[in-house]
Amino acid sequence: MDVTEILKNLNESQEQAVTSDNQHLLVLAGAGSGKTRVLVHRIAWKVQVENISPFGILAVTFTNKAAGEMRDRIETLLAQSLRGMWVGTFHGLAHRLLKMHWNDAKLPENFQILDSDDQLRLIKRVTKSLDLDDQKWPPRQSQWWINSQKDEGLRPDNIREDKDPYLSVMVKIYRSYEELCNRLGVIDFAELLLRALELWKNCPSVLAHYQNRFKHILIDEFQDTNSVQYQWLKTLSSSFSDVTAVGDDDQSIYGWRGAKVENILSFERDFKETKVVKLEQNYRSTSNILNAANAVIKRNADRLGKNLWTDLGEGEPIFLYSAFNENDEARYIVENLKSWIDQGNNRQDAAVLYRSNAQSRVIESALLQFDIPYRVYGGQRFFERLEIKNALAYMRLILNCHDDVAFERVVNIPPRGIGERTVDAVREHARNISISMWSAAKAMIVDKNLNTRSANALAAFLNLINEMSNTLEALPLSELAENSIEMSGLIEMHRREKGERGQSRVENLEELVGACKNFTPESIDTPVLAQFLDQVSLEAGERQANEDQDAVQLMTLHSAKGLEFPLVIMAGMEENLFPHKMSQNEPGRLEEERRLAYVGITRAMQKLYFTCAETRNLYGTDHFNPVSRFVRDVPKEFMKEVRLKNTVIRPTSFSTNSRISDSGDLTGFELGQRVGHHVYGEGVILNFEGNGPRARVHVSFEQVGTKILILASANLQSL
DNA sequence: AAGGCAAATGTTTTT
DNA sequence: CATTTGCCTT
Repeated sequence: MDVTEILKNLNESQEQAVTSDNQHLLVLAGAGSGKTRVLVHRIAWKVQVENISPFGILAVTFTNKAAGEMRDRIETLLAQSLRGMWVGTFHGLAHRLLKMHWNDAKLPENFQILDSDDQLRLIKRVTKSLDLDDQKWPPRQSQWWINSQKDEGLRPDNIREDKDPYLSVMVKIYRSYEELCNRLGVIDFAELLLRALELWKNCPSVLAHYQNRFKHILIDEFQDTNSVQYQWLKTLSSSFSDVTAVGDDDQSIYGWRGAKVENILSFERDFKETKVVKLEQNYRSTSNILNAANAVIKRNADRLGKNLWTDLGEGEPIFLYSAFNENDEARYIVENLKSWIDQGNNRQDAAVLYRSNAQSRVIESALLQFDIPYRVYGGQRFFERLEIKNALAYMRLILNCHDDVAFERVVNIPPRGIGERTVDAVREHARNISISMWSAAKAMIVDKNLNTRSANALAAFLNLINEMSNTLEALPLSELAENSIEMSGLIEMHRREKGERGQSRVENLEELVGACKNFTPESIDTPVLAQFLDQVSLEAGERQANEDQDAVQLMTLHSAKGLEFPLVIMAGMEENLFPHKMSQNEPGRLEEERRLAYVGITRAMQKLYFTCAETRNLYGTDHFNPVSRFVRDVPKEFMKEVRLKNTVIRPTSFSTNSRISDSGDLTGFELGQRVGHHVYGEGVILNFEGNGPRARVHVSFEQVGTKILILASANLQSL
């Protein structure tokens, strides 16, 4: 056997991890230390050197994308196909299990997956049916609470209400929601995991089968596992299986959604004979960037402790620009992106990272103005869009007209005269005699217990679905989709919608047809339509399809995890924004914000910018936030503060309807002029605002930064 | 039942 | 500021 290829270009600790023959292995991999590489090579090592069949290997990742990449990389390395090896996300694997053992899991054979949107819809209904005021019991909050319980593995019966009125209402909602899901034959994402765990706990024979099969288990991003996932792992692994867990406690940023960093600590305790390997050499960033990252993360108390180092050299300092407002910040960002591109670099090698999605808007308009192509990641995903979900609901009804969730969604879309009252009546009837809404509607029309208008409208809908089923079911997937959006009237509805919005919805529907064309079914014994709908609910898909165009990347710090870019700009480095003000009061959450900063900084390979705005208009009001503590934690020696040059007039806004007034003419001062102030010292005039006695002036002072002063009372001296 | 206007309401996100 | 929700009218 040829091991040289597998061990080539691995450093000492990487090689240790790849070849370790301890039963269990915990790899603590710092940012950019080659963690995926180790995982890929370890699997290759097991297959090629230890002669383990891919059939006995289970690899778990956090995103579908990561799963695909891992399989590709191993197959390339080994130059062989790995059919039989299970690679996927926890949710994907759980789904696969439940599909195979639906009967043991007490599920209907064709159970559907609810996305969080559908889930919220059902919880709203539950809240209403329990006669609870949805102002006092916001469905969003109930949804969050229920999911947290499920992430902890808790059913309503496991929760001790202890006369706590809040808890007892929550448990009541949880219980009714569970009943509703069971009745509809649907399960949400958290349920997927919990059911899969319970399947194993309740069916020893099923568990034994998988314990026997998967004797080699590997898990990526271990710091992001929640309680149920950890229990799942513990249940699956038996005394004769080996487990490899890879993670970085400093990059745990999903605590707010149930992830437990402590799982890393528990691992050594629960899995005996664990070898721990630390990967501390970083191959990604210059030492200035890495030192900055280390300085920031050092201030966290609960760390396993790692010391990342690099031999890539010092590189450039980190640039800090304190902008006057968010428009000036955007302008500075775009100028620097432009010069990066003008120097011959790829646009896609530059990324702008921010704490919250709302920040992208200003940066986007600046990029548009300067004609720089960009791509925004995150936000709403393709298969979660309203128009797409409607189209999918029609396709679901073609496959199975008893799908109540789909039925309710589109029964009156486009509007066809079936209002809330009619739907209520149908739902009530369906519930009373335990049949689907489809059957209930049919029965009610025949029995004539509806007014003529509603009955006719409802009959028209039933006929439409029948006709669609008859004419479309046998067609290839893409034609089925194309005809569905046509026959249902969805595309016509959006064509008539005025404005850009309608147009983009039409385009999205057309893109759905394209997505259907590209879909490759996995098995031959399930209908292609069913496979497509299942896949779509498990991976919502990317926002835009034009992946190939070279574009600057915009995303939140969260979605940047796992990625790297030669140039990174971290925007909005201000207190209250980052760390977010919601996290300021709890030490635990503040530590998570700090880890988020660490993740952001360690994305950068060569060049890193911090930008902040002294005035930020958010939701229509001005905020004056001090610079983020994470910036202040970086020692000055690694940073270079960019100051305004007094010879250059900085426009404070890039937009055409700029409010730079000409009041300067009347005041004896002009933009860019050097002035002196008795308290703040010397500075440069950036902008005038307003007229008359209320006229204000924005001055960037060398010592204290930008201040907004009332011109009449500031008593500025021209210099 | 549907469309229009005022009021409310804004972290992070994968599955 | 911008978008979504809810109430009100036709």
